[in-house]
Amino acid sequence: MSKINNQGITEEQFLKQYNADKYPQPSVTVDLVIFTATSEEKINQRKLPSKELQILLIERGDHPFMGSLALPGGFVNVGENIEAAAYRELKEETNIDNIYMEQLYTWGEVNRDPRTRVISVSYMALVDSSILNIQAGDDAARAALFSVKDTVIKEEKINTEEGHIFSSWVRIDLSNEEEKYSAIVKKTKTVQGRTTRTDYQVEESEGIAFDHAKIILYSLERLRNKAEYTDIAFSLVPELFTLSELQKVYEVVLGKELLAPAFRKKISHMVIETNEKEKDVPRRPSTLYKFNQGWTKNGF
Amino acid sequence: MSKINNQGITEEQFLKQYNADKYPQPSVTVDLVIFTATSEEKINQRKLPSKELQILLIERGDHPFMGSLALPGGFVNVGENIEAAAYRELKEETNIDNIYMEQLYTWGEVNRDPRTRVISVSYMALVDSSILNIQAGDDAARAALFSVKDTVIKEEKINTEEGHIFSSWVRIDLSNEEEKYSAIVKKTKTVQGRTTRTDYQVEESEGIAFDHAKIILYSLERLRNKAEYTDIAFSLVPELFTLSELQKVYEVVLGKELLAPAFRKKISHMVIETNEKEKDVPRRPSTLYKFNQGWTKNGF
DNA sequence: ATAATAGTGTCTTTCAGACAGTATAGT
DNA sequence: ACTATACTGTCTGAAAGACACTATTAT
Repeated sequence: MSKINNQGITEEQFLKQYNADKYPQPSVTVDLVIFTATSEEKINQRKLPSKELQILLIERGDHPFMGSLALPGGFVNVGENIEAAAYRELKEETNIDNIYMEQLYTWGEVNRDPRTRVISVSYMALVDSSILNIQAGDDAARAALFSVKDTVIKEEKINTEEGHIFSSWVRIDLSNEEEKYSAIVKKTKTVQGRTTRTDYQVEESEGIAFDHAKIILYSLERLRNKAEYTDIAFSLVPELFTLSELQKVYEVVLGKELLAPAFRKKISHMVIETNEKEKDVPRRPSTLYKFNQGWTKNGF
Repeated sequence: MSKINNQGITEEQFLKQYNADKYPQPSVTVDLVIFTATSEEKINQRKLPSKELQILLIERGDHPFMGSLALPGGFVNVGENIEAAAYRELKEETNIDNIYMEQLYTWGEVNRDPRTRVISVSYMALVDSSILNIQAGDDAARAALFSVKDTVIKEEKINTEEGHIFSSWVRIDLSNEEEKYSAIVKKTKTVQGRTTRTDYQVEESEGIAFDHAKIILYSLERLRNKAEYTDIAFSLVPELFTLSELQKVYEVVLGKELLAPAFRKKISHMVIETNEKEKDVPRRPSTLYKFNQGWTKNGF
């Protein structure tokens, strides 16, 4: 290409004289929401343990938000692909490589970080609890799993001339054997004509750093949504699993109870029966299944 | 907060001494995929015109990719929210404020821009063609609508030990009365165990700048997907519309023909009949409908 | 009358939801 | 035998797809 622009400069010359530092640039980070589903303690030997949804959080050892919980993450290097940065952080925190991860959303409000202008690209990762092995972080940070729960505590609808504004306040609870934190996120859905806009705002936060409470809420919604129409929930279960176990995972993700026959019919295309069975259980042992990679209709 | 970190510094002191310029930072841009559905020329007076899906593109007036087509967009200022930057660009290009827009994906490969490290946050906007009014850009850029078509030209499946790799090559065609451009994007879906990863790669590009061909493909897939289970397609139609018109929009978005009775049943909850009818048409005039804002089940 | 689309009624098939009932392990 | 879960069969009702049929306008 030897085209010349209206200043009489060729492409090579243009690129040579280009100066990226003309303007100040925002910093870019990745933040990871790493989900697992673990079994609760068996209270009754006979009863099947139910599942809990948990996420990996880090107790911050430095300013800002020192002592608060934050999502694992860090700055993206100038010479590093964003996705590579996300995988790097995942590896650092959990020592896992090859798990389900998807980009969620990019948070770009000007004042989300008190240090400087920081844009955060968030990712959601799903790990089966048998693999998860939290790394002992450096002394500045302690990582731990926390159970997540989201509860709608208030809803409000205001009718406007051309539509309405629907607000709901969601409390995010993060708890451990030792600790308990929570935040309230206001979610506003503005319908005006045919346009809908959704906005998340952290209203109160006890011990949850930055705007991470809203990132957690967003990821919960995405996980729930995708669990309805994709095979995403299989990533939360070990390689061999029973259908009851899978059902319990679906129940905790979707936040509702399911009927076994309907559930079995629905997922029957996505699983393959193995010859193995559960062992040493005080009841009829259930068959172990594995994921059927080829279940999808598209892709011959 | 008067906590002191392990260097004996309080939060105020920490923030005061924080230097964001320690490391070089990437530049951040927003790129917009602005869709419209327009009627094709009426060849036959009697026949109903079919719809075409179009996107707004800019012919670049400067290096790099001078003369190529690019998505409208620009750099995000350090003091500007990302979303605000997207709305600003939309306004500059189309003079429209209040339309449907959603964040799509953030593209973070290191070498996507020859100038410097540029991370692009892409947005999808939907405009009804009766409103769209392209602004005369500055002399460095010409904006115009181009019809989009995506065609799968080749598919391939390779079985691996723990799964398979499914690749498809998609040709993106952008055309106008005057011009015609195209690119080939390779889409790779890697299934390994329970993990699926999808990757997009521009293989050939005739006159489409940067990696914008893959952003366009990604947005087409998202639009199609969302049209199936949301009311997103209503944004491509004027405030008052006939059901046939709406159906034609769905057909062009989904890329397949629909049966009228099934279609009417499906969208009946989302529309409200008005008293008005089409005028001056050489056939039975159809009733005009408007969008029913309150159709959604959630939100009381 | 004719061309062309607007719009309705109804049949079939598919699938989710509900529930009753049978099977099988350990204790 | 009993308990708790594993697993299956079948009914019902809602929704999607297919098709035939009627309605209404300008020319």
